[in-house]
Amino acid sequence: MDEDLAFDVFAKSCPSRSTLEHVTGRWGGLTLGALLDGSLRFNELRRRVDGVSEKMLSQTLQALERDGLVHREAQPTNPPRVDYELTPMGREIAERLLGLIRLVEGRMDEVLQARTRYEAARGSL
Amino acid sequence: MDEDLAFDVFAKSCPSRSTLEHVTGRWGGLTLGALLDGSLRFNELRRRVDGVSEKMLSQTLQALERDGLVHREAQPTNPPRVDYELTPMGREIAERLLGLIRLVEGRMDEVLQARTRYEAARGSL
DNA sequence: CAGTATCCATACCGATACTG
DNA sequence: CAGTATCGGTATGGATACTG
Repeated sequence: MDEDLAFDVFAKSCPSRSTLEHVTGRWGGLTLGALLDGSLRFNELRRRVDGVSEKMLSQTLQALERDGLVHREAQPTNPPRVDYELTPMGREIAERLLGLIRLVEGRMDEVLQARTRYEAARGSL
Repeated sequence: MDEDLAFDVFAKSCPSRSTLEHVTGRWGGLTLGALLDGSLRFNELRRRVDGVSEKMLSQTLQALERDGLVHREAQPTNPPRVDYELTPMGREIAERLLGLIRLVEGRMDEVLQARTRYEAARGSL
């Protein structure tokens, strides 16, 4: 589509594909969204993003940090304290993503109705 | 955030989370994007969304149809002809998603720089 | 607290073959 | 053409235990 718009996400080898996957992946979007309110510590984030495991949160944060969307601030105290916050670029992207999330949330009634209709039509087969 | 919202995607059990996953999933986004130009038949879509298998396209379309984002128009002819097109809600969401994709692509230089910096810092460990 | 390491179930997904 | 059914490798990701 739109060959004139440099729409290369459709290309498998494009590096933007992986970043987009980090952003829109199962935990990436929720993590970015959670950080929009301000910086959070590891376990605060874990409680906020309901259902994420330590492993997945750790992996997600590393990917986002690597892509320059999240900044990791570690203090060499004991016990350790690490704060995560969005970079300016991360904030921009998170806000865009949150817009999408809000849009989906705002239309959930409609989605739920569509599902009911779909089940009704399929259920009679 | 925004506890007054009826659907909170951050909650594990919220149905909006599954819809968001259909939209942002590996093939969901590309499928919605491909349909932004207008309705397409199954095999047209398959060629357009490069790399998708019949099975995945079928599953993706069913999920999107079930959520009311895509409309399936089947004609009982022989050979069969089925057209897929975005619903108004699907179009709204697809456009929002496209905005996100473009934003990420526009920032890829910055992302690539961040990755280089990250590798440099980690590589010395 | 903030992670890492390991094990292992299962969900995902591509290939193939088949149906209407 | 427009799918469905099945198989099997692979990646994902949860649970648990452990380290600094």
